[in-house]
Parts: sequence; C-alpha cells; structure tokens
Amino acid sequence: MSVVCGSICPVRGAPTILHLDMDAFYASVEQASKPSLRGKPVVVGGLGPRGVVATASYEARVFGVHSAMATAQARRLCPNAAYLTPRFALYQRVSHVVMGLLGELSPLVEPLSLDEAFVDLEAGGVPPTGAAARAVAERLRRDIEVATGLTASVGLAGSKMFAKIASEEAKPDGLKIIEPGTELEVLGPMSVRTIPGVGPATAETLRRAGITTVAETAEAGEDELVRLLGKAHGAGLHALATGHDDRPVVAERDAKSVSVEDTFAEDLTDRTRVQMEIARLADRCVTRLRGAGRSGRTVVIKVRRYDFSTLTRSETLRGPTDDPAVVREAAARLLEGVDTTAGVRLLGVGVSGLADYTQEDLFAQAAAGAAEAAAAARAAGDAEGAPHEPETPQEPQRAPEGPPQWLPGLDVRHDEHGPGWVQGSGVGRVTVRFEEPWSAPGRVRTFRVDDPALHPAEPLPLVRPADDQPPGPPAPSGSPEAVSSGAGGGSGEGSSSP
DNA sequence: TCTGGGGTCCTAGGACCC
DNA sequence: TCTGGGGTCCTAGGACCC
Repeated sequence: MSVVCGSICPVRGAPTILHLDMDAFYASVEQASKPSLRGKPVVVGGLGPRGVVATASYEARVFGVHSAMATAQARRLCPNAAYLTPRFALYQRVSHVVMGLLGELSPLVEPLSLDEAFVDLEAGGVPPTGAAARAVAERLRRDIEVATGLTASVGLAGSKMFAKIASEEAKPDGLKIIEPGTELEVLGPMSVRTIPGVGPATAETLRRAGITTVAETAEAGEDELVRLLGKAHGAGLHALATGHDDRPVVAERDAKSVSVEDTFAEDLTDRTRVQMEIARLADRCVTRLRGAGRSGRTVVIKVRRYDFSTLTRSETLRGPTDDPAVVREAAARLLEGVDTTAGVRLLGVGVSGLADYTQEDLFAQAAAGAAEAAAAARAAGDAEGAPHEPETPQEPQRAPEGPPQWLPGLDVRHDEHGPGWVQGSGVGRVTVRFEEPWSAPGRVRTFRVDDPALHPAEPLPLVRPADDQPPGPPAPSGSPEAVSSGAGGGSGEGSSSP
C-alpha cells in the first residue's frame, strides 16, 4: 500500500475517512425536546448524591461544567442549569436514525457510541477527492439536521485518528478536513493528550520524560516509547505520533462482554443486603445477555469499597451459560471471598467469554455437564453433587412497582393538560412543564405527586411526524421522512410494533 | 455532597502441557 | 541432574474511551 514512507505517511491520498460526532448529544436531544430549554444551560446525568455529568450543553460549559464531573460540583458552578435524568431510550432512537443516514453513505460504518462513528467513504463509492468527500459531508450534516433537528460535527482525513481530531476541531456544528500530507504540521505542536489512547497516566509518564507535544513524542523514537510505556502502547503511540495509522473502518463488531453495575447512594455494610444486590445484578446481567442472544463462560463480580478501591473476582465455567441461576450462584461464590465489612459503594456483575449458543446447544451442554458431574461424584463418592444446577425454573422476580418516581426530565401526560415533562418534585408535589418539541415554550403547573390525572409517558419524537404536520413545502430531496420516535414513520427500518 | 455506567485492550504471573 | 522453553488458559488489575 503506502510504499513510500518519509516522515509523513498518510494511508490514503484523499480524505475519505469520515468521523461524525453529534454536538453535546444528550443535552442537545433534551433541548430539541423541550423548547423552554433552548439556549439555556442543560446538564444531563446522575441526579443522586453520587451522580456525575454525562453531557453538559455548551451554555453550561461556559460555567466550567463538563462530562464526568460530579453533579454536585456542577450544581455549585451552574446552579441555574436544568438538571435532567438521561432518557437513553430516546437517545438510542435518535442515534438509530443518524446511523441509518451514515449507512446510506457506505457499507463500512463503525459506531463508537450512540453519538459517534467512523465511515469509510471510499468503500461507499465516493470518488477519492477532497471535493467529493466535502460535498458528501456537507449533505450529511444537512440531512441529520432535517431528520433529527440536531447538529453534528464532521472530520475528514486519510486515517481514523486524523478524522477524529478533525471533528474535534470542527466542533460545534462544523466540518473540517485535514488534507493528506499536512497531518504532521497540524498535529506536531499539539499536546500528546490529543492522540487517542493517551490519558492522564500516560501523559504524566511522558511528561516526566520531558515529552509533552506530539512532535516531541515522535522525536523520542520507538525504542524510548516502548521503554517508557511497554510494548503495545509504546509502539502504537509511536505509530500514531508519526502519522502512521492504517486501522481499517470495521463494521459490526460483536460485543465481548456484558456487565451491569450500581453505585449506591450510601455505602452498603449489611452483608445480607450486599448478597441480595449481587443476586439482582446477576439477574439484570443475564436479562441483557439473553436480550443480545448470547451466553457467556466467565462470570465477574466487581466491588468498589468505601475508599474507592476496586477489586474484581472472576470464575470461568466449563461451558457458556445464559441461566440466571448459574450466574447468580457463581457471583455469590465469588462474593464469599471478598470482605465487605467496611462498606461498599458499588457492586457489579458481568459475563465475558461470549458465544452465540442456541438453546439446543445449551440443553446439550447442560445434559453433558450433569452426566459428567454425576459420574465424577459417583467415582469420588462425593456427596456434593453437580457444581451448578441448570434445573432451576425461570422466576421473573418482578419487584412490585412503586409509585412513579417523577425524576426531572422524564415525560408525563396529564389527562387535562396533555404532554409535558417533570421539572422538579419534592414535599409531595411535582412540577410539570407542558410543551412539545414543536410547540412554543410551555407553561408550568404543580400537582400532588399522587394526582390520578398525571401519568408517566413515552418520549415524543424530536421532529413532528409528517402525517401530523400542517400542509407545507415538501422535505428536501435525498433525506428520509421526518424522524418518528415510535412505531410511526417506519421508513425501511424493521420497526414492526402494531 | 468527589469520583456513573458500559465497554475495550493490555500486562503479568502462575498453572499446565508438550 | 543443572535455572529448558514455548504456548495457552485463567485471574487480577489498570488505562482509556464515550
């Protein structure tokens, strides 16, 4: 491929790798949903005593609020922001629409998260020129705005790393191209933290060696970087710092693990409670595992103690399972080896070593396992029996639903006033703002928390469904119909709800 | 009111096997 | 007879990303 490699070695001669990044995604979805919040500081994240910020709107960032900050600190910095609990189901739906638009550009789309993806434009037949790539990217940004009402930033370059750096520089609501051949001019003076994979620990190690910029990293040489950072990381960083990045855009990567975890508002000290929570987490984990049609062989528990020290314990079974009882029992066994008396703030359960085993395979596996275990027990005169019991029937264990939580940001419907969202609640009252994504900012009303006319509701689509709109000019060509969040629109995707 | 939740990849040591 | 020497699997921890 790139035979001629001097100090600059773009993998491609044209900027046909595209990186898309939605601007302040969760917060922007909330602003699109809630007209009264447009232009105002919005913070989406955990609202409990130990919550952290997932996304802050640009208006909130002005006050110093940013992702991963404790929500309590954000409240101190920006007390007048709207603090909202995340509505992941809605973000997922919007993400699906955006990824669908990317899929129209190329078969090679690699999502990195709900709001980020790489696209290989060349694999989609886009001519390998800067002008062609730019035209595609500009149309994409328009289509996303039409379909979702949201803005996105796009980076174009000849490799993944530079495409990502370009989109970062384009933010917000921009498009940036790093032309092949100019990469190292752009990158050299930047902080080494710019390179993906260089976090606080790596940056500190490099700083102690007198390395702070990308150019200095490149000058240090591969041997020195390997000495400082280890084989894989050192060699990888050297490649990226010298502009060598031939990582392909890869579509459809299978998940390698599934896990769930909970941080508790107050540390848990009661051992029985800890055991109960581990069992609940195991069940939740298996529900997700089964939802993905997978099974797994290694069970992991995670315990974060009162002082934030974190440990994991794992056990590998003889074969993959998706049986909640098996995972629950493995997790309980693993917990036995962990001292929790001083208090735990977080518990987690995960499964890795995933396989897509069919149900028949599982039965065969269970039967073989049971026979083998019985034989072993007989041979050893062992009274203990089979190590795992795959016989336990499925108990759905539905906790009795309490009264609605009325968390800030969640959707409600009032029998008389219609759709709205929870602005806040306390002392037996809940405050609701009645507005829709396509309405003017709405009015606020307060109700008793047990008002029988007030109900939790599903999120409304961001863009008014086409059949719901007053007559107007037709939508621009090339873009899909409006994004409908529920079963409505149904353009092409497999949404088949009645 | 310090520090979420869901992931990926890498390292390193010991067991075990040939 | 020595302090062999890989390769693979398992476990635990850590860095990093969004």
